Amino acid sequence: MSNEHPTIHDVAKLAGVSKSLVSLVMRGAPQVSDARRAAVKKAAAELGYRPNAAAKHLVQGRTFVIGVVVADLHNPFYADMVDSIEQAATRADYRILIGSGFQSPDREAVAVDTFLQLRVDGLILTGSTIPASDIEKAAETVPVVLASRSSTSDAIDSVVVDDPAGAIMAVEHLIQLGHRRIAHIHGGEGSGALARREGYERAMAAAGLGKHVISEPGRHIEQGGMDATRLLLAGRHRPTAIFASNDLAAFGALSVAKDHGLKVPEDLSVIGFDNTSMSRIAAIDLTTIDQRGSDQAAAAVSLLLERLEGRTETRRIVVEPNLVRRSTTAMAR
Amino acid sequence: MSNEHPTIHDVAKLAGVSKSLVSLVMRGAPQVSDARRAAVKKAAAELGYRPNAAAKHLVQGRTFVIGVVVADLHNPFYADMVDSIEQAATRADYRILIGSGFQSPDREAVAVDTFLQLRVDGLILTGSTIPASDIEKAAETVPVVLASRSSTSDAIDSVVVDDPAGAIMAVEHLIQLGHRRIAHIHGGEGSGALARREGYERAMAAAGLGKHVISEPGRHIEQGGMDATRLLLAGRHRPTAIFASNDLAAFGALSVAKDHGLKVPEDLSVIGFDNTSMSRIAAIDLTTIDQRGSDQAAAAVSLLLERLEGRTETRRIVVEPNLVRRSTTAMAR
DNA sequence: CTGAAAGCGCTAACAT
DNA sequence: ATGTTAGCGCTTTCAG
Repeated sequence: MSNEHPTIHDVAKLAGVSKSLVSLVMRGAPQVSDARRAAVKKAAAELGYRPNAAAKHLVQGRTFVIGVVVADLHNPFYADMVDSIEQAATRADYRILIGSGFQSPDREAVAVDTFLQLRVDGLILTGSTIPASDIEKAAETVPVVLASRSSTSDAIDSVVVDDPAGAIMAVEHLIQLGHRRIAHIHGGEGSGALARREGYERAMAAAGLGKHVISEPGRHIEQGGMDATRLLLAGRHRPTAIFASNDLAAFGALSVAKDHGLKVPEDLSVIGFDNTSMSRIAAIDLTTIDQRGSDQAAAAVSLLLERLEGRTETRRIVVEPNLVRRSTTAMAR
Repeated sequence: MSNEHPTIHDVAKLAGVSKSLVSLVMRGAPQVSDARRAAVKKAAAELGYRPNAAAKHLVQGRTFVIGVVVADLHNPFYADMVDSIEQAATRADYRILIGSGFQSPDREAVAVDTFLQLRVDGLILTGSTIPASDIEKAAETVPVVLASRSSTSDAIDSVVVDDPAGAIMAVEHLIQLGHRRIAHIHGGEGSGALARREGYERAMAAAGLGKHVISEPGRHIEQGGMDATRLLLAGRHRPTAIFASNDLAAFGALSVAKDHGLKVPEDLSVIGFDNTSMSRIAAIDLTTIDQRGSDQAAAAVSLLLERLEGRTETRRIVVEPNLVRRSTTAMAR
């Protein structure tokens, strides 16, 4: 336990060679004699030497790390995304570092700033909630890809699900099951929330159900879903179905329905949005819109790598959502 | 969108001052005339200048960042911990960076290595699964605190819940409810898993229930909990209660119980371990052992800060668990 | 194959 | 109050 990091110089001294030779060995250069190579490796291991990434970066101008910022660590959807991002990045010999927005734009901005100061080679923002202007500023100095959030600037790459289509899909599913009083729990400023809400309203209007449109804010978190559901169930025209803007809010809705003695799906249908791994399992088994997080993640990494290789035109990828029927939706009665 | 990061030199030139004056201003030194300060700030903003953390680190020998490695991003327990860690670290003017083990010791080792190369000022490992020797090696170069994993080396600080006590608490709760065929879903190599399993066996033996001891592996993930539960329910002596080594595995158990048409808690009681935020809500409402993750997190940061201030003796903190009764356990019948 | 030297962006004495 | 300089740990020419 100490704080003295061995340097390349220490290794050189112990191995009885020059600094540059150590550098050569560490980077796996071929033109080094086996004897020397072994001596250097041994000395390095003995000292617990690890190259200082900062010094290396300073001279190379690259870090080989990609910063991944997630809006909210508690949302399993982002955990799914990060998993896929890590796999794709590793394949391309990049390492990833994770920053969290902790459900707060301010704290997310701190995470972005930290990465910028570290001079990561690229940034992937998943479900970002910070202002577009901040993102554009960041993008002036490093390639930025938005995942699961559409880009407002035409200089920034993005990959998103078709949010309106997903929302319409959800509402039409409910309508087909005979529901008419379909309420929405919206995600406020959350990623994709506005587009989903508009999709909901559009689908309702198209089915002549405009007068049943009602939304409560769920903030894309469980607690928000609970609060919204309480309000909706207390209203005069209790809905028979709820479309939540994301799975987390849908989990909250399920929870409150249970507290109220309502059975799902018999008394109340609930559909979410995300298809988090969590929705499939546990006692939940939530019907939801799959926004194909891992496809989005892989695409985001590809976009970033292309930028790193020199692409200059902006690319946007839109992924088609899928309805995943599970056991929280059923015929209205 | 480019890759040219402005340097302190660029700012100095634009503002018409020297490099050091810019440095002074960036660090908020007081003895700078207002006019120059304003000129520098303006130039910096114009260029979108951000100090290069690597260069700063190189000369200061510190990074003011704490690396936080979590065993598994999907486990909401770790999300809870990271939240608390971030708050405590921010109060002390440290930033945190997050690395994930992605449920794999090898990938966790990569995360640790990345942080070591970055020369983070300290490392907090939550629920770590890498070999103790790797941790000890890391601890030779940087202060390391283990959270939610007990330290095997007496040079490394740690904070853990009293796992055996928690397990005994869980089993005794079930016994008091009249259960006798109490099965366990163990966590294998997972953090705390061994101690919890031993606690289970000890409590069973103490109650004269040694012959009913049976465990299946759940790997501390939902899928594992599902697999284990299927095996347990298929056995000749179907248990009336299950004690899972963590909440995630318990969620899996709940899910399978439902698939089998068993009602919880009427037909089967389930108790978890962690008290993740997830367990409280959703349609789950899991009875569980609270291992007070946020207390552990705050303590871990304190331990780290103390090390950073120079403490040399090792400290271990053990947190007492609490039983949280919710609706997945009931009288045996 | 090996070593010396320059320089990446910054801070921290030290001058002025 | 402001400018100059050395040097953090590393890679990368360039000479031996």
